[in-house]
Amino acid sequence: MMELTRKGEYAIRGIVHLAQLQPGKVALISEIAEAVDVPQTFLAKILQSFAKIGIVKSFRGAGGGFMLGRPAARITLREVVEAVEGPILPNRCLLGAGTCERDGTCGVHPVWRQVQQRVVEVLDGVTIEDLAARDKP
Amino acid sequence: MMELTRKGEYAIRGIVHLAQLQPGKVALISEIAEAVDVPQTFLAKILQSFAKIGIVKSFRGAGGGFMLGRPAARITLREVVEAVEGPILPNRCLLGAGTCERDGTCGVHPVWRQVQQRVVEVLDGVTIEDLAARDKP
DNA sequence: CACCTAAAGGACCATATTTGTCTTATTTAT
DNA sequence: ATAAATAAGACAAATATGGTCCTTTAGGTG
Repeated sequence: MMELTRKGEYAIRGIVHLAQLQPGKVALISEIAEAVDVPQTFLAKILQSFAKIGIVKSFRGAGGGFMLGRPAARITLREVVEAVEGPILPNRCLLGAGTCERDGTCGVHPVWRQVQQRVVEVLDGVTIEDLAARDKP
Repeated sequence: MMELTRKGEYAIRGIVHLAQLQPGKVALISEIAEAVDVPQTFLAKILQSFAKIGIVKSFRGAGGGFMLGRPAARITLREVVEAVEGPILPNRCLLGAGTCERDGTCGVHPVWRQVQQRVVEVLDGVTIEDLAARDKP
């Protein structure tokens, strides 16, 4: 239960790799994909979605590629995970009221809310810089 | 991310319903399914899997049905969830060493381990009795 | 301008998982 | 015996996952 998908794994590998490059360096998707061992076109989609929310910057054309959108210390693991896997919601019921017909009477809701909080706490507490540092040789 | 499946939802609804019956009462799958609004054959599978691990007891033949396998206060939400959704493992890497080729060097592992611990803590702290009580009118 | 490079976007597809159903045993009470 | 139930297993539709491939757009360079 609660497994990260490949997409999530790939996303983390990719952005951590970016964080390990010299600051300001622009990396080709082909280089990144090879370095972190992820199918290139798939990783491209992931990084494109990162670009949309600003955690990476992308440059088209000759000399283009990807780099971090802000310092690795200010990108949390939570942002990365939620960007590709969607918000952390252990149960559909946590969505806006009314989604769950059994709302109000359902005693399980507070439990999922607590689970959500704990997970978010952990993931908010870890930055890509942390991970990049730990992963270094 | 980390959503419970229908199966998980159904499982909780079903066992909480059992916990709300008078102790010792044997309920038909048809009754339970209607009461908790779950497809009967699907719920049957779920309760059968519960019977295998002992958290419910089943009786075949005339006068048969289902009841809790032990007091609701001694069945945790974690047991129920893990029974249907599998163990709580946010990342495949938490499986036995060697599953992840990047083992040892991967700095993300400790994070997932922490997430796992937090979630398990919460789910271990809630019993079916708690839920049954909260759900009562 | 022409051309090359590289990301962006969209359509598509194979596989796996989820969410069931249906049929055929087995078991048990009467 | 027979009827009442669960158990077990095969099957199927719908959805999600994990990609591929092709075309478009943007940016450098001679």
